[in-house]
Amino acid sequence: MDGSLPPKLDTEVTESELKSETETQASKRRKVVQKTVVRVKTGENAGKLKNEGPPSDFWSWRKYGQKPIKGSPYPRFTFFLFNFLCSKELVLQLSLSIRRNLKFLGSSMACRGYYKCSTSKGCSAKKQVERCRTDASMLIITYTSSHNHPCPDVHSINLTQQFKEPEIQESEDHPTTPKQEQPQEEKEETQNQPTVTVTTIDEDVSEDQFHYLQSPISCTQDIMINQEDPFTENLEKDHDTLSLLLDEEPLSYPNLMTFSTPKSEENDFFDELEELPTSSVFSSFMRSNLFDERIPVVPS
DNA sequence: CGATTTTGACCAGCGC
DNA sequence: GCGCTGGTCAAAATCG
Repeated sequence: MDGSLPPKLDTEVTESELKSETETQASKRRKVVQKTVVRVKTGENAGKLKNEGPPSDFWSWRKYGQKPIKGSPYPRFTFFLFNFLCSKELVLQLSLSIRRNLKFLGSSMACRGYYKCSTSKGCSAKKQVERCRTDASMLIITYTSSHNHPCPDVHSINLTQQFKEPEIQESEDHPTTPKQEQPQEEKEETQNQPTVTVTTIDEDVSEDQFHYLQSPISCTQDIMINQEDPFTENLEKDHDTLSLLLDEEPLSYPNLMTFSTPKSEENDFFDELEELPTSSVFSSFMRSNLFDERIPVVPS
C-alpha cells in the first residue's frame, strides 16, 4: 500500500505541538487509540480544488458529523452566522455557486469534521479534520483506528475523484500516487504543494492490531512539503471578485482574501465581526457581495 | 436512485 | 449532580 513517502521532504518540528493537541483529545475520551496527526498547509491548490475538505488519500471517506470547535479563533458566532446565511430561507435567491461558496466557507471556519472510511463496510478507520487554531491555512487531520481492508487500487481511482479533496501526499515520485498521471498543468502545480506534517501518536492501542496503515502517509516520520504562503501569494494576485463568485468552484480562503472591496460604512454588525481573526474576510465578502448585490433577506 | 452531506439530537466523559 | 464538551447517530436534504 503506501509505505512510501514523499521523498523530498524537509522536516518541520511541530511534534510537541501536535502531541499536546492529541493528548488533550485523548484525555477526553476513555478509549485511547493510536492516532496519526497530519498537518496540511492548504494553499493555492486547495483553492483550485473542488472543495476544501481534508487532504485526499487512497481511501474514500464519508462525513458523519461536524461540530464547532470550542475555543476556535473562528468564533462560534461566526460559524453559526454562516450556517444561518446559508439556510435556504435566506439564500434561496442567491445563485447556486454563491450558496456553495458560503457553505464552504462556513463549514471550514470553526468546525471539526468527522469522517469514516467508506471504502469498505465495517471499516472502523476514522479521521477528524479541523483547521489549525494558530494558522487558518493549516488543516489538522487526525487519523484514528485502522482500515480493515486493503488500500484500494490507486490506478482504478478516477483522477477527478482524487481531487475531491486537497492532496497531501502528493509526491512527484510516489510510486502509487495518481500524480503520475497528471496532465502537464497539474504537474506544474506540484511545485506549490501543500505543506504536510505527519506525526504518529503512539498511545495505548486498545485495538488488537492494525492490518493496514491508517493513512497512506507513513506515520514514522514528519513530513514537510514546502509551499508558498497561500495567503500572501494570493493577496498579491488580482482576481476578479465577481468572476470568483460566479465560478462554480467553491472558494478557498485564499480566494476569499481577494474580496477587497469593503465599504467603510455598512452596519455595526459586520464591524464587530471584523474584530475577529478570520471574520474580517467574511465581513468583507458579505459587504462587497451580499449587500452590494442587494440580496433580499426577508425573515419568514 | 444510490451515495454523500448536512444538521439537530443524543450520549458519555470530564471538571467543578 | 450539573453543565460543558466531544463524538456519534440518524433522518432529511442534496448531489451526481
